[in-house]
Amino acid sequence: MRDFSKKLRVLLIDDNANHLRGIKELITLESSYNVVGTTTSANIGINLIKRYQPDIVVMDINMPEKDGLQALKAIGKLGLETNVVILSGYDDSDLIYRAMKLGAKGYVLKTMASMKLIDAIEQVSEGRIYLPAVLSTRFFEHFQAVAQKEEASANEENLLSSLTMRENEVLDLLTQGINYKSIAAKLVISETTVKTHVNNIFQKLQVNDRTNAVLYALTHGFKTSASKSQVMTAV
Amino acid sequence: MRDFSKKLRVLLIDDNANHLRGIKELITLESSYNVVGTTTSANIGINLIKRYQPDIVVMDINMPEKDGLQALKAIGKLGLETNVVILSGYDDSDLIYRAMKLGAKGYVLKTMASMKLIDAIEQVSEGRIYLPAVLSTRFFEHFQAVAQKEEASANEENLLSSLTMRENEVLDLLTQGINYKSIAAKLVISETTVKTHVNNIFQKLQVNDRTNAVLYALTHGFKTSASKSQVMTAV
DNA sequence: TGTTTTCTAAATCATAAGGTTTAGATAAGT
DNA sequence: ACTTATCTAAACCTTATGATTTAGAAAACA
Repeated sequence: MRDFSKKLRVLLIDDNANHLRGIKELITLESSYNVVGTTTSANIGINLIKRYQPDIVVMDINMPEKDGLQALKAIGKLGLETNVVILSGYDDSDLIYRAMKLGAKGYVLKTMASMKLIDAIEQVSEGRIYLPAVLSTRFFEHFQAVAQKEEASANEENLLSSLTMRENEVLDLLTQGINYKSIAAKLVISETTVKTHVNNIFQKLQVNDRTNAVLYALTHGFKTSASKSQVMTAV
Repeated sequence: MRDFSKKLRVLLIDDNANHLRGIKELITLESSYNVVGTTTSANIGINLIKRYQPDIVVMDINMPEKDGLQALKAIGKLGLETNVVILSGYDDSDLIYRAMKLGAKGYVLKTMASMKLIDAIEQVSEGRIYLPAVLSTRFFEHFQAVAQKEEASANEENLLSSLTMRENEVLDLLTQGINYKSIAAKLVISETTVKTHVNNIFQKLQVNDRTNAVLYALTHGFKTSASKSQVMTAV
């Protein structure tokens, strides 16, 4: 939670020096904020973040030198508690999705009223997420589109369904990179039996070596015993 | 977009018959909705959806027979334009995340004012997403937590960084399940050279067969040439 | 009862894959 | 000039893997 007794330390990164000045003035008007630094360079910005460890970073996502997504990634790697509010001229759903995925806590369009930026900073500093309604709709559409693709490839008429229980167990072990001898030991059956199962698996999956069997399994939503039990406990 | 000249066809699924009656009355009060069916069984519900193809399904996510997530999945597989509004007593972030991932368009807590349900149906039927502010915050937290885990495992100090350019190319082909002979052909080098590279890869990745090399690559964020070019064009 | 499926297992064979060493040619860096 | 890294390649050997056939036992099914 935010400590209201202290001023929030804010760092600004925008390659456009004019915008930078404008934003700084806007934020400085609010007595509860303290702009600890401004820079037009993403790389310098990252160093400033390391040095000053601000509470909030307001950053343009569209910069030439290092794009905002890369900068976000770099900031994430610092492992600080700094929250980032993205400032952007774009409203592309993929960009929003990727920014949120990389840990951005707020997203403000440059076309929006400037007071909205203060709103966003306020929200984000209190640990909440700030996304204008338009953008959150876009975000969800994109999120669901991505999820749908994953589902589709997992549900695709797949050869995996033709495997027997035992073959599933064997394939599971194959996807862990285990060899015949160890599989036999784990399942307490002979090595030749394992070979028989594996060959049957190959035929059913229409491949002719382990690597391709494993690749098929992984790209067609094969549920390993580990992930199965995970689902069981989660539900 | 919604056609205002027609009544919206709504189907209700809730294992609690009392809730079901309550919701039906609430919705029927609105003259623009037409409740085409109600059922306490998820399985029957799915059949009703197939038969009546409603515009909106309002479904409880917490049902004994078939849980709401499974039902959502089944509805998704029907490939209809039906939009689902989830009704729930829970506010668990993982549940919201998974429901949204499976294509739910709205999420209403049972504790919320009943008029909110009408709001949600209205929003969703117009193609938007409905998530109360509390839940969208939870959703984003969960979303970012999941994304962070992915990032973490991809950024983990990994052995992949020690590979040379050529070794990367070879590993890329290995992850496509290609054998020595074909790799040699693709790279226009001899098979023995490929073997040399592969052996060097094994040592660097600390594995001793292709399957484990491929598994290591896939689970440690190895970028294939395909995904690399994708990133290039996307940025 | 007869049929099919699944799991088990062995035998045999061919070859792909893995391990190790040695070495020449370049290119890059000190 | 010297060293190091990288890419290339061959020879040699061992073993793991894959392909195919045959077959017994148990369970499921018609």
